[in-house]
Amino acid sequence: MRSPADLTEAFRAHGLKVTPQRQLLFRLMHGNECHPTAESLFQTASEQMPGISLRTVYQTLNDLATMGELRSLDLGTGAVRFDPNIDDHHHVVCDRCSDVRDVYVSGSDALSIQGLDGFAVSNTSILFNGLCPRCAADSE
Amino acid sequence: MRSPADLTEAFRAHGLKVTPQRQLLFRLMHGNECHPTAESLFQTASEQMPGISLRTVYQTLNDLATMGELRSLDLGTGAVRFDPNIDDHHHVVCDRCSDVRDVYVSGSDALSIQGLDGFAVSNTSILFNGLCPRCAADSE
DNA sequence: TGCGAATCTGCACGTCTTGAAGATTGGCAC
DNA sequence: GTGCCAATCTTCAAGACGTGCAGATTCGCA
Repeated sequence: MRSPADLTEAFRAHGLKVTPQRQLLFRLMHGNECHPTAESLFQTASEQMPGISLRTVYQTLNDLATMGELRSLDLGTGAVRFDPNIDDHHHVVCDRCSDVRDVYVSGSDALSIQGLDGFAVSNTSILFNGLCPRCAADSE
Repeated sequence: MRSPADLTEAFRAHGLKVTPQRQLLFRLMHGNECHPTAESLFQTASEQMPGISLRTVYQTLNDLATMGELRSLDLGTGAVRFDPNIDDHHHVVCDRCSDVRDVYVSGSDALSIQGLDGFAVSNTSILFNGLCPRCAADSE
């Protein structure tokens, strides 16, 4: 996802308005590696801007996702998560605390795949599930 | 997933009761390659057993999943899907009609993976998204 | 055949997300 | 700087999916 300044320009260029709510969310998401949910982002945003509505958070995140500035992820943790990292990457999720981290996978061209007959595949996502270091240690 | 007859024995062996509702669901899921949701299975079951409740369908499918007789899949299509195929395999989903098919992937040992630092990975799932042959043809 | 525990049904609730309507405001024209 | 209009924000309600609960029913064993 681009910088808040770049997004401000991009929004105006598209005829979209730049509101304080949007700017705040630009800042909160830029470089964010926590893969937050709309709800958790709403919590954080509320601290800096009491009165901001959850609906606006959903709306803005979905707009950014539509514009390709961030990816929305359904990792099976109940709520959709948002990732400003739009590089080609994948994710690992802790089954206990739902912590999410980015994972980079290479060599997937060498995979041998059966069953895609006729499907026009546009996206491939690899999801790793398990326990994060902290939770793995706790469960010993 | 094992045959209805085998499941009947297995349930009794575990002290679980074998009801007509469960037996119907055993039959409907055995060899089922449609990856149905609880709701769609409920529709089918209702035809053969009017009055069966959606709650029972959820309950039974979850029990079977817990017993390892089938897998529950969150493929991002809104509702969880159930798959009696418990082989090591993956899935491709049509983004338009939500059709799901099994995909077999081999050679994943050769993948080079960065970012799993410390995670104890217990499961890896690969999800392909795109258009099924029918939808791809329709959109030309 | 009868009993007790497991199961089924029906309903309500919880979570996540979106739709709709009215109030507010950004951004351009003047 | 001022005013206008469309875009946006907030609030509320509803939709989709899944589960908890309570009472009625039924399986499976003695």
